[in-house]
Amino acid sequence: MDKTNWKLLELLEQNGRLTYAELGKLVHLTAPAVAERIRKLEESGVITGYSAQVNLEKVGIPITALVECQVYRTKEREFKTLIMSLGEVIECYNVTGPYAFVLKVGVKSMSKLDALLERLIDLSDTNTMMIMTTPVKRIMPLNIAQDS
Amino acid sequence: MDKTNWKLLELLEQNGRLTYAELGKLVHLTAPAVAERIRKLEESGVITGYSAQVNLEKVGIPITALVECQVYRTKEREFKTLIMSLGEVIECYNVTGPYAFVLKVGVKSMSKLDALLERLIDLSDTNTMMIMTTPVKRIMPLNIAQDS
DNA sequence: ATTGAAATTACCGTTGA
DNA sequence: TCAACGGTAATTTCAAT
Repeated sequence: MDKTNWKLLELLEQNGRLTYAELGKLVHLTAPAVAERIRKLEESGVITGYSAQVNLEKVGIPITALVECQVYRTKEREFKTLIMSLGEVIECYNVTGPYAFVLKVGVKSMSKLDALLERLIDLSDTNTMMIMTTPVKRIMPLNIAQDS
Repeated sequence: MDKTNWKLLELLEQNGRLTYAELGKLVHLTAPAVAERIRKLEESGVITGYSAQVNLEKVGIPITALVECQVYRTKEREFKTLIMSLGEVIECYNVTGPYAFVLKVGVKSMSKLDALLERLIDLSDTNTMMIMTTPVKRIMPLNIAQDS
């Protein structure tokens, strides 16, 4: 992980479809050299994939929320199975503290959110926070390289 | 947003570097036809960008946490400015409820997390949940198209 | 369909441990 | 000396018109 690789990661975070030639210009290498570095980053698991970023509002998902779930002791396995089967769940974090799980969900309407919470409430106590804005969204911290 | 566009979005969510030719085979269209559809999706703001996915552990960020911040009434603007300047903040959500902001942060060490919380505590009361696992991570809900 | 650009492969040279 | 890395060139595939 030299300075060039950090730069490549930053560039690919910002635009995952940059060509090797374009990346090469930005890091002062030729296209094959860049391709080889990226191949190694992928092979070693540093880069796990690439994905398009989608505006949820524009695909009919105007409502997103964070749902904290205090799962009943005996229902943990069942809960995990459930949330992995729910398409509305965009992200799920298993965390420390009384709320063992925090979900980020996306829905078409408040009634859909209600229906979703109804399904969760059999297995957990929930606390829902509606997301109003997302001032920051990155894929990794900034300034990792130089940060001691 | 016909069925083909949904399929394209799903495919690009899974692999944002698929070529138009490859996408074309998967949706039974020619490459130029796919290119035109994707150009429109980008132009209309449905697709907002592309990015690489990075394994944070492998780049020296073994610790991630969710931090709920109950920001002091008079410090909201200052708080927002601060979190947007902090590289450790990967995601920030402005939400309803007493905890006005929920952050996802990534750090190299517990002492770094401590230092980060020290900076936040001047402007807010915080509650920190360490992320242990991430059972689900997507960019949009599943089954949007057929979902009523 | 055609043209230019990009990806991919193979091969060679340089460097530094 | 040899292993790692980058450059060059040729071929194939892709993008764009």
